[in-house]
Amino acid sequence: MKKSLSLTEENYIKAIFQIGTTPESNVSTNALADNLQTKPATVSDMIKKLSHKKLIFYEKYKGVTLSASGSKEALKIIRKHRLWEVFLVNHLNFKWDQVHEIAEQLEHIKSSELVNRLDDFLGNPTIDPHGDPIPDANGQVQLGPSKLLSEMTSHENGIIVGVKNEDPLLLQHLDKINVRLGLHIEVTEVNDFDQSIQVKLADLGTMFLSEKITSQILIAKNL
Amino acid sequence: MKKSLSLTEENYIKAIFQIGTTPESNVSTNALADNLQTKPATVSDMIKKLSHKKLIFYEKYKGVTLSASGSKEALKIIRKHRLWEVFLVNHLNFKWDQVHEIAEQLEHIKSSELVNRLDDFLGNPTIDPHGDPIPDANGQVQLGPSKLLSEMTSHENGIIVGVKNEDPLLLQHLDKINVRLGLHIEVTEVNDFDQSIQVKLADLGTMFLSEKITSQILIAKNL
DNA sequence: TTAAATTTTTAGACTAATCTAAAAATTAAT
DNA sequence: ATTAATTTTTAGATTAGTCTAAAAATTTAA
Repeated sequence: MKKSLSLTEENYIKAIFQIGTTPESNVSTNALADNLQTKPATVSDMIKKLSHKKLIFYEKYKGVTLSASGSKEALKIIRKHRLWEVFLVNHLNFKWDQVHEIAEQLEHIKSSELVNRLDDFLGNPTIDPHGDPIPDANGQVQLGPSKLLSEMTSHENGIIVGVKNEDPLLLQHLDKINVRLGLHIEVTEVNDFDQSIQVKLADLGTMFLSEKITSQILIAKNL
Repeated sequence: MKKSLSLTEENYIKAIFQIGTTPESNVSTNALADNLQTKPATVSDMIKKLSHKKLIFYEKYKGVTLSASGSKEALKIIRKHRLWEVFLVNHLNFKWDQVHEIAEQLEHIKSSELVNRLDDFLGNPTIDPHGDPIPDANGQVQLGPSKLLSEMTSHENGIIVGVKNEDPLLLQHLDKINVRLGLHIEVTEVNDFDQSIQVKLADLGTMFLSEKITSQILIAKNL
């Protein structure tokens, strides 16, 4: 039986998964160091180790990509993270901006039995409190394509399905201006000068959103 | 702000707490090595470290005892362990014999907010699925009702919490045979003929106690 | 297309936690 | 009360993960 990953290894695998959006994209040593709040030299060492374990593909100076088994591990961790977030919000009454840090710990608990029972307990949710999809027990993700609000043009519309990152300050701001997941949104105007956007939201009427915000909001046609 | 304990440190503190029933009892290096599945040399080093951090009291060759802050930490960990066990059994339908290993991991999750919300979610239980008491947020333990040692049967165990009356002769006798409050006690055999009982006491090994004595000693469920 | 800037890797060192083997201290026994 | 057995500690090494400083490789730009 193959030994399970260390906490550190899991965090690297997860970071590689999250930085590399598509299967093709490479992830640089510096990007990883940045993401994991560590130093490039450290990352360089760990890359060798993970590569040796066949969890990632690696070419000197060329960056890394997850192997099949690496992706599988990443999806397991992400599944756990997002299921625990659902638990924290839906059952322990945490706010959506309070759960990320706790889930960062809970995602490392080892027990597939636990994860699957938790999944059932929660009613097999398909998205987490931030609108991100939850991989199923086989690592399969189901969700239609989404795009950034900042990429939309006038008169385009859709449903707010997620935020790109979980920065608590962003989440709190969205709360304050009543921007919520699931809301229908329509772009009424795009200002070329600063890329700010005017939108019409379900009941809330029109409002302006800066590029800093629109570049973090994910829109899809449906759930 | 004082840095939080490492996983290893937490496990040592917990083991010390669980081996040493009363504030008076010492815990030997070997006992700890045994309990933690490690080597005495390792324990010896860690004892120095924890002692330096004022979490335990330590005298060379004399064993260790938890300090006030050490006990506080231990109770926090035990509280988490037992609350998670309640969650696993009551809400995820685990059997009571399946939850210990998972709780061993969950007990190290750092977030008092999480623990307290979990406590509320579970309905502020006072005992875990194995009947062990759950310390409250202040580390206070609600000790279950005590019963007479003479009412116990084989393999039952608990802690000596009191004597029924204060007959000086009884107390002196108990002193002489080293039976003290706080000691962990386990019934190994009950003799139907005269109701005398054979018990195993924390460090003192086994001894026989007559009905005259057992009918005076109060036992409660252990910590 | 060389020089400059950047990225990545190597080299060497550090800390925490662990081990084995051996020495030292304590306790038990003859 | 010495000797024997046990317990505990020291000494020295090992592994995982990390760091800084410097070297090497690559990319960018003049």
